[in-house]
Amino acid sequence: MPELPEVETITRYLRDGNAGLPGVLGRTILAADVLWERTIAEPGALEFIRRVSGQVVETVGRRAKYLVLRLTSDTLLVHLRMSGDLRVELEGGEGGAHDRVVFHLEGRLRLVFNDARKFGRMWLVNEPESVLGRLGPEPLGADFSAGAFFDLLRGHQRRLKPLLLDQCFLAGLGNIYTDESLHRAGLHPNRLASSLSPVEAQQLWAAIRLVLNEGIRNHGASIDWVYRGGDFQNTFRVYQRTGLPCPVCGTLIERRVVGQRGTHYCPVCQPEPG
DNA sequence: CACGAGACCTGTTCGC
DNA sequence: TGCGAACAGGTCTCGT
Repeated sequence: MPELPEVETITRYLRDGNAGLPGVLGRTILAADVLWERTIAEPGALEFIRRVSGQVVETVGRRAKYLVLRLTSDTLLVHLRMSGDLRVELEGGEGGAHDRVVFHLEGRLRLVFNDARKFGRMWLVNEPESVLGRLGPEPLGADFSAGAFFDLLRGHQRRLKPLLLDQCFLAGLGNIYTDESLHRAGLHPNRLASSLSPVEAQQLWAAIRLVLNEGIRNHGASIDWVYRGGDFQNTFRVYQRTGLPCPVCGTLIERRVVGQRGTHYCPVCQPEPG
């Protein structure tokens, strides 16, 4: 479930608490279990466990799709990839089927990383920029202006869909929010970035920010069996709506593969480039 | 530089 | 009913 709004939702849950359970801010990590070694990208699993134990969670934040937990002397970065989830549980209960890493916290709590597909990764590093350094701008950042976005787009001879998914270009969009943003902006996924007019770039900029903010307001999207309680899926206009009417013009939504990703669009609201 | 294929993984759903 | 194919919210590496 993890694009920017879902990661932001989890960040807030971990920071402020959720569903009657407290957050992890200020808590000491007593110990950690690594149940799937490859989840730990850096350092090795043994050193990860040794080093993380005893550190206190000083801040909980987000950069793009990464959770950023500043600890006493290191930073813990978590990327949920396709199916990862992080939640606080009471110590003592049954473990989940796909728990990969468990942090035991003071106060009889644990922070559990659950990830059915095992794509998720975490890093324990001194210098977070070594992992986050190549990311593009935050789409909801105060310094991300429509004008700056137009300038970025102008420099790329790439189709919009794969470009918006490229985290070096813009950090945080995934398949859902890209499709929804392009529909809101009335732009075909195959449009060349450099072909956008300043007005079209401004419309895409506004659509991206609107859709992401809607997603956050709805606590993210919950689809399929990877459920986390968000509601944004109920407001999808094109994503996973193949064959259903476009809510704007009534034309049936189409699906095709663009840049190896399933892509949903309205053939009338989003005219294909010639 | 831009793009496609393949890899990493497990679980669900679809079509025959 | 059963079984394989297709598909899934992500990203990396490789070859053209």
